[in-house]
Amino acid sequence: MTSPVRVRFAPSPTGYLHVGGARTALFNYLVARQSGGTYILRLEDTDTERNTDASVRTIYEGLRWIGLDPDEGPEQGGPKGPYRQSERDALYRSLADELLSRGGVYPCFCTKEHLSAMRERQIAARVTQRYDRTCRAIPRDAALARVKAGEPYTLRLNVPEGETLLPDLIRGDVLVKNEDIEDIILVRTGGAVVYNLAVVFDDHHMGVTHVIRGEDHLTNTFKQLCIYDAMGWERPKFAHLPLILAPAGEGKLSKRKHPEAALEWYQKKGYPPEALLNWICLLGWSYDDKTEIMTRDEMIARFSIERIVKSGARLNLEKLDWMSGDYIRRMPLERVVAEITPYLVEAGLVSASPNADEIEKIRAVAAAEQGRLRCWSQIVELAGWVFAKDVAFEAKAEANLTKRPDSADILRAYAAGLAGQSFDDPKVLESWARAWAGERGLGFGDIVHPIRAALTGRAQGPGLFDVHRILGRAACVARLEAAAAKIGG
RNA sequence: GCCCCUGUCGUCUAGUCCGGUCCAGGACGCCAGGUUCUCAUCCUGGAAACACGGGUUCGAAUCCCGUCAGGGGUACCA
Repeated sequence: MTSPVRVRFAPSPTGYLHVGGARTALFNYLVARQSGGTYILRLEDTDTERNTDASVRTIYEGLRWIGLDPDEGPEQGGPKGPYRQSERDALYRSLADELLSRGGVYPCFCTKEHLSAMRERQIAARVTQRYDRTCRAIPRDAALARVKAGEPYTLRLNVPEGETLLPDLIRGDVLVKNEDIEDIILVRTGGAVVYNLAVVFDDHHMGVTHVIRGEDHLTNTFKQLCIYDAMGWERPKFAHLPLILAPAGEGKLSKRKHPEAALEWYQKKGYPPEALLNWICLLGWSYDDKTEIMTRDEMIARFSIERIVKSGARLNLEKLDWMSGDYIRRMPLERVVAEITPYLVEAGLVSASPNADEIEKIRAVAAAEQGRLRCWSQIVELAGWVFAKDVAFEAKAEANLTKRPDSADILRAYAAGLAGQSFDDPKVLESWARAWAGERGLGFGDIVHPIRAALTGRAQGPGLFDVHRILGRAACVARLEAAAAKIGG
């Protein structure tokens, strides 16, 4: 309330954009929007070994897809840039010098070999694994002299005595004894800074007021707090989000085992981004005991960090399907048409630039299947029968076809009867069909099932007379006769 | 091992701060019934939870302690 809110989403570009990352971005965005603040994207790419450009692109594209483009970031720039840590090294180095002169860090001359040997000894002795602070004991002047002499060194956090309190917006007060905070390396041999130092420098220099990130950073926070204190900087507020767990079984959501961990997976399946966002929003947060469906503006108006849940959330894909289906059902037909077309094209069911005839058919299919779709890609399996040259029969449909011994005769007679009928209005067609069945002493159900099977190869689908209209007279007659021939007689 | 976080129906959650109105509410999923030419939708009903053990109290899902379980961290990764 005092200073304008500035929040940031700070992923490291080492893989795909994780759903959990998307949620973190959303929560940050929501906090910014509801207070007229600024939402920043910063790429945490200080680990040059693991970063890839492809990953940077998936982050941009993923955020764009769900409508969470940042106000300031690598692509859009801003007053506090650059927004990639790899481009901020000069700042880091001068700040690291200052940290050293303030005594916030001390030079360490231990070699990697020495360190890993120490670690192994600690593991063997079943004792806490932590740097033993050997170099902390070196007198400051002596250490500085060795640095000046060119001896390789790293800079380690000089953790003070006492304890550190983190007033977390979600978790409440978390208190840690400083002896449990390790003197971690903040500056590598050669002068490159490490994540824990870069975040603090950046968050401070970018004017970040609220650090909202995953709980996996909770322990890091104590080290970062020490740095804020050593620099004499005001600390931002922290909120650590619960983690997202795998949908079934144990463990967290890992990209290797769970494809649904990647945001891209949802995009490929064709979930509407607004539905996905609504679902993600409810992962670890709720407005009250009833609200489920929310527009983006409602989320902005209602969101509050205080109502974020503390415990980890498991992914519930069935709920996403339900929610997505609900969104799709309420969409205007034109949107459905536009969304399903690329999937039909990709499946080779319609041509890349559909002709008038195909467009007409796509519209009819969209209208007929809208109520059944949970994501756009489902259109292919749901409506494949419309575009297929030959009808492929499901087992159940085949059974419906041959339930009566005189099925073939019925289908042929029905096909013949169709000749004089108008296909424009399904209702008119239906009343004709009912009468037609009645005249032959057949129940409506006796003809509906075999006809559906003959026309679509399926046992379920849109209303039978919508099916008629979608297919058109010629295709209906052809399919009825083909089915009759297939079952013989 | 050590440090930290968490623990309400299968899942997401409301309720927990300010003990009684909670023999615990909603949603998804599931089961049954209804509507319908099938499926989907829609409507009605149902099964389903306060991790466990001790306290405190007239009274605890709510407060305290312990146990157990799950998760995170423990790198010259982020």
